[in-house]
Amino acid sequence: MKDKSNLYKLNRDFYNRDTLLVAEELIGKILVYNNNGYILSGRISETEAYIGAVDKASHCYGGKITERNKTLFGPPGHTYVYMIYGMYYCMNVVTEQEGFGSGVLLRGMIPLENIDMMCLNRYNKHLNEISKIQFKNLSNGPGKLCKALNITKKENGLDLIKEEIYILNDEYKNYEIEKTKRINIDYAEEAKDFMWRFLMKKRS
DNA sequence: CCCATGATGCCCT
DNA sequence: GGGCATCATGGGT
Repeated sequence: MKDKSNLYKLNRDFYNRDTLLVAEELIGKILVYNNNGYILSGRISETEAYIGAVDKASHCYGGKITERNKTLFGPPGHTYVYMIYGMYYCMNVVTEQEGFGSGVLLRGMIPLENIDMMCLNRYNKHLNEISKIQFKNLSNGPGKLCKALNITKKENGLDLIKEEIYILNDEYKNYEIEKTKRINIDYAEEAKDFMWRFLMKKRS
């Protein structure tokens, strides 16, 4: 099966690059959350890029640093977690050089390790107690992904080069990438048409 | 499959 | 005070 030598953590240089490139290349990588020794992980299947300088949908648009968005303006390779609609959390990875104000929203992952704990986080039920639909919906959305991993605002600003949360490249390549417009940003005028959403399509 | 709706609290894009 | 980088549910097609 898999050769462990082809498994390595993404480093700071990976994140310190063009946000669109990072968003595209995060597809197929493995997001790992080390929850007090319990490793929860999944393969990233959907991302969106947000670039404050040119993007009316970005929390950094306009360049003003606030209490909420300050980690997006910080150094690359950190998490940016925020609350949305009063009840869900979304997680980004911070990209490009410090002060730039950009990131990649993690919009979905395919569960890999410790799926039972993800089910408990999401539904308060074990894997063998949930329906097929619940299994399909375990982590296929930005809010669902955070709920499955139990990621909340306490995980905002964590360094992805450390051990609590990080992203692995296992050189998985059995997919193609689809690019589309981003969703649920109708207010963002011309930016709503940017093709900044990336989806993993499994190869047949 | 699609669409509409209510939930719910924080931030000011 | 307006609006939001969402989700679950329930209806119709």
